[in-house]
Amino acid sequence: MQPSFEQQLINKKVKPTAMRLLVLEILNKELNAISLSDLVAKFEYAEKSTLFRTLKTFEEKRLIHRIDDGSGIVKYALCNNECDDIHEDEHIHFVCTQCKNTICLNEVKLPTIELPNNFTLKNLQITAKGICNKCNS
Amino acid sequence: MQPSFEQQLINKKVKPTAMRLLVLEILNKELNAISLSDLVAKFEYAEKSTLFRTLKTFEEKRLIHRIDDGSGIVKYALCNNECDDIHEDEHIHFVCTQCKNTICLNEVKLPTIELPNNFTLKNLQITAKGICNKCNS
DNA sequence: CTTAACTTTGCAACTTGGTTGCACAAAAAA
DNA sequence: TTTTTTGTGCAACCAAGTTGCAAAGTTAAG
Ligand SMILES: [Mn+2]
Ligand SMILES: [Mn+2]
Ligand SMILES: [Zn+2]
Ligand SMILES: [Zn+2]
Repeated sequence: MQPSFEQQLINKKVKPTAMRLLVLEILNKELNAISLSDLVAKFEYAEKSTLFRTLKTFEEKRLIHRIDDGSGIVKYALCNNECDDIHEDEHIHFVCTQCKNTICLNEVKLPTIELPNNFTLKNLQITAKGICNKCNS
Repeated sequence: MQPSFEQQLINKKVKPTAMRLLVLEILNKELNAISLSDLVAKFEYAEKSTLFRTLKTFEEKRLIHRIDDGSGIVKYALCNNECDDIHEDEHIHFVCTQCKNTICLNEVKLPTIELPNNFTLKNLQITAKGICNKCNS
């Protein structure tokens, strides 16, 4: 059984305010990665800056991770639970060119890349573009 | 022997104006990918919008390719010549976390990625972060 | 050569995403 | 309760990217 939203926040040492609970609820419902503006749009009346800071806090406290899918707009998605220690977000993101959704592909293994001499790799950021499973069916 | 800048433009069906020649010259000198603001900074007195449109034209006419290296700022680099037909920019980009340069790694092979069922891949965008050869030596 | 048509440039203005300062409200600590 | 810390609302700001429009420059037609 899933911990309550409140418990999720407390676990990550984030004070569970009303605002934060609402945002966490949205992020839990959401299948795809969402941007700040996406988030703002989900409220009838919302303060962009408050939501911005909420996302920032969530990221710092490792509830969510930040995704740059090449669209120029940063998106966020819930971390999978293993994220506690590493918080590396070592997985591929898929951008559907049709429905425009950005999806975390947690299952797909990251490839190994051979860099030229004297280049040291810290991390890989991979975005796959194409048609998603929903649009394909 | 390299074709002149003027010839490079004519080959790609771009009218060789003074402005465009200057920009192409800069891009040819430049080893790393540069942003619009980088480009603006290379002129003592320059119109952002003109340079913007120059880059746009160059991209459309396939003299340069656009790079999203995850910094949130789009950068541009000369296409290698094979680009004529495909213009896919199928290579990895490397971002040095120290000198902040973005480098096209034309040599490195793109890996093959296995996507989940019903996902169709159109293209992969890979950014490797770490320390570049210069900073490492 | 002269005029008309089209292209490029300069300049100002605007949009959007992201970010900050500040004052007030709310909560926690003393 | 008073003090201190934390969160929120609001306005303002910044940078990147983009556009409308008119002037300047080029090319094509008469
Ligand atoms: Mn992800
Ligand atoms: Mn490149
Ligand atoms: Zn889709
Ligand atoms: Zn470097």
